[in-house]
Amino acid sequence: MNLPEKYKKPYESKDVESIIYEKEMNSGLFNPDMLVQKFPNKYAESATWTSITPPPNANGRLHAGHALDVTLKDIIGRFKRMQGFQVLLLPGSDHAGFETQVVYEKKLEKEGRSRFGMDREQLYKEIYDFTIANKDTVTSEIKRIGASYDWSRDTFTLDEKIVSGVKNTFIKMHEDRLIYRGKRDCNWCSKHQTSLSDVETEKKEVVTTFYTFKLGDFNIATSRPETKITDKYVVVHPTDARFAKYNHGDTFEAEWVLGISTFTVIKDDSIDPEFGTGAMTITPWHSGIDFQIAKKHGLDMVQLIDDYGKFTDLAGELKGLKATTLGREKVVEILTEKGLLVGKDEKYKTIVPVCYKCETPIEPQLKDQWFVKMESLAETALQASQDGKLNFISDQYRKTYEHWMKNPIDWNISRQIVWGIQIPAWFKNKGIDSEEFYIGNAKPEGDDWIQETDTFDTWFSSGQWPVATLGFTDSEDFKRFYPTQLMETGRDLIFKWIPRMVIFGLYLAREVPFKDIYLHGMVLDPKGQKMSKSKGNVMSPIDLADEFGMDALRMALVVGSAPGNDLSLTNEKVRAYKKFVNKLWNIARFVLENTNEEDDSVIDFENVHVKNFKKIKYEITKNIENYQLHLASDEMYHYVWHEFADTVIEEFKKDMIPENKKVLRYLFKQILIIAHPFIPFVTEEIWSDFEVKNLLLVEDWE
RNA sequence: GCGCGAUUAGCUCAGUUGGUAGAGCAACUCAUUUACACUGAGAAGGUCGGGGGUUCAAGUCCCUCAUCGCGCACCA
Repeated sequence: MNLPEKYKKPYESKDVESIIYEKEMNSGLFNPDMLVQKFPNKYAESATWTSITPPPNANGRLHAGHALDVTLKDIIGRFKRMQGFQVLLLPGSDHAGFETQVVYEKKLEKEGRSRFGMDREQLYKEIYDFTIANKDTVTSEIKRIGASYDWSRDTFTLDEKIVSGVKNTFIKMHEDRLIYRGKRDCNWCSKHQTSLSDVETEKKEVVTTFYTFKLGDFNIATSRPETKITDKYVVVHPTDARFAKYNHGDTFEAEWVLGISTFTVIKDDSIDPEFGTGAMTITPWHSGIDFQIAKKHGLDMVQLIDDYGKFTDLAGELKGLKATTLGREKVVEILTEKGLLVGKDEKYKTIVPVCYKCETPIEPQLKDQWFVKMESLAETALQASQDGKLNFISDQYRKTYEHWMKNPIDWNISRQIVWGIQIPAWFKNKGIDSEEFYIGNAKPEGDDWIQETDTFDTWFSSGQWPVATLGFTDSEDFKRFYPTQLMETGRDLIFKWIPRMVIFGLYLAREVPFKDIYLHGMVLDPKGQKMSKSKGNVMSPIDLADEFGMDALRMALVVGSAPGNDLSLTNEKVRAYKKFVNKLWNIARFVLENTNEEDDSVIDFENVHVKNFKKIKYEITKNIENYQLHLASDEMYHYVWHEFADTVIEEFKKDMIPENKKVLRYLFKQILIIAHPFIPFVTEEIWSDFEVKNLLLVEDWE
């Protein structure tokens, strides 16, 4: 028995992990082409099995959620590869437009600089260098988790071919009349100076004062007095008897913020007579619903609040005041002095949309922006779900998905930031406010065209990810790997990402981009709270792996966490699986000490322990195939520890006859196989002491 | 306001077509150098949030209530 020296002490993950990963990666077998080339018997005729990995933002370090994400995908990928599929786990990174720019702006702020006033090219270059540097960090951290990704196909959203493909999609959509440019209300963040899509805003409950002011014969209730300065329409419900003396279009004069103004009465059934006073004035430029009413009746719209949240010239002497703070106070003061304040409720609860990054309240603004018409696209995406083409691993998310598809809101895809893919549009003469534009990759003939400065919403490019990373619809990879099998990502992306990918997949390739959708929960801290830098409760997967080993962390993330449910991560849990990994190590020592290669011969498959194992293996196989990894990992754990170690070994120990040695060796090698997807490092390391021919990575999972 | 999820052992959570409750951690007793103390053996711990219903049988299906969490929603 030449027991290798390393087994004389407990398992040391840090001595092993990077070496094993290098060994596996350098084998080339993460690449499905190499699987076919090196093991034609096993792979040449087999089906492909593909999962596109979510592009982690190339703007920071990995967090525990990423570790879960990578672990789940890698477990299934390794399992499928062992089973004999041509597995492609396709990595990529996202430039994460707005996200990254926000991070970079914070960095600039710390350095006492600002993006505003910076040269466009200079800013872009700085963020580019910053992102590339971070991308390398992120990639190396993903590798530490053990991700068996095909790095030869690694893709970045700003790679030349992705950029041109994304632009072509936009051009094609424009030709198909799915793109329009228009002055429409949009979500404006006055801090970041850009518009945002609906999914980039969050709702926040605030307690504020709800004022009622007298306006002529009407009482007007509002929580935003500052927007009322330039209002000149009073809207009531057509059948509201209280206002019967006024007809639609009647005018009257009344004292208001800036003196006596003329008001017009508008009757519209979108008004709820029960709410407030049943009458309201509208501010079309700064409110979505008011905009709809104004548009419907062809009313005037004016900009009272500028892009920085301050009053424009229209506010007269109040010009330049911050609207939501000093401006509001001033307006209330003026109306109160005039005796027009008739009531106020200081405990009024309301929901305001805020920027999801900085929590600055969104100030709706009318802006010329690029929009995608969502109705027909959403309809096909809804149909796909209803036809059962999408398999949500936890079905609760199907409802959410379908709800979103049933209520599509046109998608604002233009961002006023430099970090991203510049929209391929050109304006004539007057600059970017020009009505006349051309869409195409090249500048049109003539000198007087200037290019649009806005960039695409980052989800416009990452939404095309399954198609784009495979090289778009004409490429060989696309034909070979599309549609993919599994989309596994965080449940928080059910709106931002999943629907876009389905829509683009159907639009560009006429087929859903993936069949199974596995949405994992969020990784929470030991108290069950969301991890965040500001709370200081972030648990780094790398730090945890340094302390307990990556195999232990992988187990801790998987065991007992059902698909779609959040899990809270504790050091104790990771430590428990470190013990498990070490247990396996000790079992290996025992097997190596008591058996040798000569025992690798035919065994009696009627042996009670072998039959029992078959049963367990069948269960584990079934559970992985159904994405029930939390069950499969638990079964594996219990088999190894409480069946194999506690029962089989204890029994054989008493009577180490040749037949038992054979069974022992056989079962242990089988254990390495079933454990490998979950704990690849330690199993691969032990495997090399049993079987030097091939990596465990491609061993048969029968 | 609408929707979704959760409520199971002290803590964190499993429990996939309904069939007499499971794991890890913690705590308790014993074993004292065993392949492994990063160990082994054993015991303890739950009226599965409350109430009602369907069923031979309910943690599991239905109704209802409560508490917590999350998402969606342009009520001025």
